[in-house]
Amino acid sequence: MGATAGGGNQGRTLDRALDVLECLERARGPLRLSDIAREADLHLATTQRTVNQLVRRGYVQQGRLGYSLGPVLLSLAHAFVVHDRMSTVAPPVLTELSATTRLTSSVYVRSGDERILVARVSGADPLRYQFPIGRRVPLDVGGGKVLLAALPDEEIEEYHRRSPETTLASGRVQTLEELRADVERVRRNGYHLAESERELGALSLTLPVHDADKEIAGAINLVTTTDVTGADELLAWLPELSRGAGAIGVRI
Amino acid sequence: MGATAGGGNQGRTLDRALDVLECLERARGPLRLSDIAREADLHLATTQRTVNQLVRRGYVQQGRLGYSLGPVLLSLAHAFVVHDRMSTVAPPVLTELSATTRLTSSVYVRSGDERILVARVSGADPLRYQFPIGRRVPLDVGGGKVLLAALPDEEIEEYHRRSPETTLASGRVQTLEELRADVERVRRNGYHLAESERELGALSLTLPVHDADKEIAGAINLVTTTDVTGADELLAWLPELSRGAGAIGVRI
DNA sequence: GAGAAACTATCACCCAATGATAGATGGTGG
DNA sequence: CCACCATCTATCATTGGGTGATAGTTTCTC
Repeated sequence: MGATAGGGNQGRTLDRALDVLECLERARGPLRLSDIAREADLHLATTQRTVNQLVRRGYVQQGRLGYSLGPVLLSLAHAFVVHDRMSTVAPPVLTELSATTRLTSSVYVRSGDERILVARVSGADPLRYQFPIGRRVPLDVGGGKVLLAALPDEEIEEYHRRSPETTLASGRVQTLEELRADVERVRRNGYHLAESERELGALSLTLPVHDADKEIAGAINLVTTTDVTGADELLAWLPELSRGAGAIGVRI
Repeated sequence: MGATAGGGNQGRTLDRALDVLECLERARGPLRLSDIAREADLHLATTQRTVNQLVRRGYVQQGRLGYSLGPVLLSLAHAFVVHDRMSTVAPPVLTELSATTRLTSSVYVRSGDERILVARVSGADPLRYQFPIGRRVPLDVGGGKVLLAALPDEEIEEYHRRSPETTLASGRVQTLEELRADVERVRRNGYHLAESERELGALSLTLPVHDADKEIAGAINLVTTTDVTGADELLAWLPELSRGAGAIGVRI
């Protein structure tokens, strides 16, 4: 399902290898060679060569029940976290933000048709067992709309054409009209207030983060639940959140 | 590489792409296209195609000053951490271990000629600013010798031939004889006590972690400093550490 | 111990990766 | 303001390596 689908096939080998990796990323557990071949739509022999090579390099590991991602990916992520501007700048800002608001604060960056959580500080309980950093989330639900709004209209339409069936937490499918309306609202107001979009009962306030050249670099948000905080109450934190976005922006 | 003799170069494309990634991993900052080409010993055109493809996929990102690793690697690492047995099993054990000993405890796994830190809980201050998970460390200094000791002698010699000039924290170069002696001691005692090997003034006690099939799966250790704890005092924690290794082993 | 599934190995074909070269872009300093 | 250098992009003929069909070997399952 990766980029290998189109007609202009260029860079097939690498694309296929990355498809294999991302297929293992999506998998809920270890995958057999044939599973990978089917899932990534590759010939078994090709899959074998690719997977073995990834195993040799530590990007994939082989266990009793099949193949899964390998520890080298931890090393690469470590290098990313240590050097990336956003990953180093955001945490202290979020720490302060969560201290004053007592809410969970996060920073996302866009990556293709998704956004990735690069920093988070939780409000109430300071430690979270399973750390969520690195999680992929859709662009067109919740705070992702802030990142979408920065794109030209035609790209948004293309995006919607690629994944038209995004269902909100309520179970309803979001129409293109609704998405367009939300995007317009974001562009007008400069923020997005989402209620039960990605998760039922979740309430989030999201702002874009702009770098020194006014280019969008990510999105920062506060999350809470409807039963604890009201929408107006969350909106009251808008100045604080805006200061946080600015603080990150200038340091990038 | 020794799989089929005579063929020599197999799977060139993917290997080169991974070389590019790991060259960016080692880099201290963003790299220019020509830097990558030189560093990875590739033709500029090849580098360009590869890097652009990695950028398209989010594995590499392009900034003002050059190329660096991309946020997709965070996602892959996230999937690894969530699913990998060692990564999920070790943390609670280390938490308990660090609570009773008041020392920093860690778990490493071998990956090629290095070991990778997959879990750590610090003793004194509960939160560490820059998280070290994913860090690559040599196999032949400190606790790495426990992982080396599990390899057949000939592989250890091969390893030493590949990287013969490992300098300890003291500044001295470790000879093959010293390494062999340490490995023998590990095999006899079942643990390794390292003083100022990787870092000056550091004192560490490391044990192997075996899975249900008695195969080595990693290494667990306690770290402290010579000015706070004596060697005998650290060795007193051997039973506790051994229980931790066992607890992890059975759950893998 | 029979059967199936998972993985490995082999090989001829031919397409896609390769690398030399030329062109576009942009930033810097005189 | 222009000349210069560096970075990145684009093009294209060549050929080497990736591809996929098939057969072989190992490992698990019943």
